[in-house]
Amino acid sequence: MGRNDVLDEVFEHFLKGGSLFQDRNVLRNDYVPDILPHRGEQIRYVGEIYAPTLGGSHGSNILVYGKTGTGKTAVIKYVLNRLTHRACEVGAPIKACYVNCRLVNTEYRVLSNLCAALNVKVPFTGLAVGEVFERFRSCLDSHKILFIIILDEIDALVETRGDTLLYKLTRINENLQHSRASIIGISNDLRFKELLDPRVLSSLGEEEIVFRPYNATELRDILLNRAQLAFRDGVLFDGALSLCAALAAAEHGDARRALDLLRVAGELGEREGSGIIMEGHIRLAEKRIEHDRISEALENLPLHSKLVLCSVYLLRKAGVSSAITGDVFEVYGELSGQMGLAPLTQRRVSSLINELDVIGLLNTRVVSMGRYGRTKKVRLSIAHGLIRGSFKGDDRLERLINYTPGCLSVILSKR
DNA sequence: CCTCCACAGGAAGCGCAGGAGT
DNA sequence: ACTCCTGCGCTTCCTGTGGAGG
Repeated sequence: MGRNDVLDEVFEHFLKGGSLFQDRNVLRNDYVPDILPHRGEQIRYVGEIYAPTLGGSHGSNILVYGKTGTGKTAVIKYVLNRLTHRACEVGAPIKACYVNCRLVNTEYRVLSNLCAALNVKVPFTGLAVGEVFERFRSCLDSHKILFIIILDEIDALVETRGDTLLYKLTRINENLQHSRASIIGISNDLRFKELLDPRVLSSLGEEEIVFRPYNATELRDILLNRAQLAFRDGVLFDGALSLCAALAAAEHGDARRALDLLRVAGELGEREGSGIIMEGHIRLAEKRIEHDRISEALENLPLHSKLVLCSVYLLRKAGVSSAITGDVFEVYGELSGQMGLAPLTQRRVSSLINELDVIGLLNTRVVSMGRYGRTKKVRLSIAHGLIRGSFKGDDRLERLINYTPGCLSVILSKR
C-alpha cells in the first residue's frame, strides 16, 4: 500500500459506490433494450412479416428507411433476436446475420462476413468475388435453413460499390435447393431507392418501413427507460432527461445522440465527484462530444489530408475567409515541398477536400463566379485551436502551421 | 445571346500489397 | 516461384457547367 495512492483512491472511490451508474452499458449505442418505446407499430409490422417463417415459409425482403438514431437497427435486431429465439424453441431452422455495410464496405468483405456466420472460413483477400459468392451459396444450401441477412447502412455500400451484390443476393434463391435467403436492408438515406436498379428494388422492397424521427417527448420516454437502468436512484436532476431530449430533438430526433449526452454527462458528473447530474454537466457533455468527435477525426487523418486542412487554415490566417480549390492547391503544393513530399494532383486534392467536407472539418460549396470560372469555396468549419492542438507532437506539422507560404502574397493580390 | 473561365466530378486504369491456387 | 485475384490510393484524361462580361 502507499505506492499507488492516487489510483487506489480512484479505485476505492469507484468501489465504494462513488459511481452514479448502475449499469453504463445500457447507454451504449449497441445495446438492444427490452422495451422500445414508440416503435410498437414497427415491431408489430416486422413481426408480422417474419412470423410465417416459424411455420416454414420464407420471409419477404424488407427495406427499412430512417435517419440515424430513429431505432431502425434496434427494432430489427430486437425482432430478429426474438424470432431466432422462438425458432430455436419450435425447431424452425432460422439463422440471422447482421452486417454493417459502413464498416464492412466492400462486396468481398460483406460476403466473407456472411460466410463467417455460416462457419465457413474465407481469406480476407485473394479470392475472386464470384468464387466467394459461390462458396457462400453452396454452404448456405447445405445448411438447409432460412438465412436472414441484415444489411445495415446499405446505402453506404451501394453508393460506393453499386448494387451488383444486392442483385446477386436477391436472386440467390433461384439457385438454392434446400435453403432460402431473405434480406433486410437498412438505409439512412431516404433517396437510396434512386440508386437501385429497378429489378433489385422490386425484389428488395417487397415490404418497406419508414422510421420517422422521434420528437422531444418520445425521446424523453426512451431516456427515461434507459436512465432507470443506467443510473442509481435520484442522481438525475429533474429536468435532465427533458434537456437531453430537447437537445437531441433539435438536431433531428436522434436517440443515439440523446443517449450519448446522458452517458457523457454521467461520466462528467462522476469524475467531478458530484453525486448528482446537473444541467451544467449536460451542457458540458454536448461540447465534449463535439470536441471529441473532431479531435478524433483530425488525429486519424492521412498526412496529405492534414496538409490540405493546414492550407485552408493558413489561407484563413492570411485573411482569405473562403478560399477556392485553386488557392488551396497552391498552398498545399508549397507545404508538400516543405515536407519533402511529392504533391498529389489537383484532382486528388479536390477529392480530399470533399472527404474533409463529409467528415465535417471543412465547409464547401460549389459556386460559379461567372467569367472567373466555376469552383468550390472552402472554409474551415472547426475552431482553429483544434487544428493547432491536433498537430502538436509532430514537429514537422507544428512548423508548417506557423509557416508563411510564398504564394500567399500572389493569392492575396488577386483579390 | 454567346463565350469562356476554372474548375467539378465521372471513367478508366495503374501499381502496389496481400493472398490463393498450382 | 509463378500467376491470378481483389481493394486501395492515386493519376490521367475527360466532359460538363453557372453565370459575368462582352
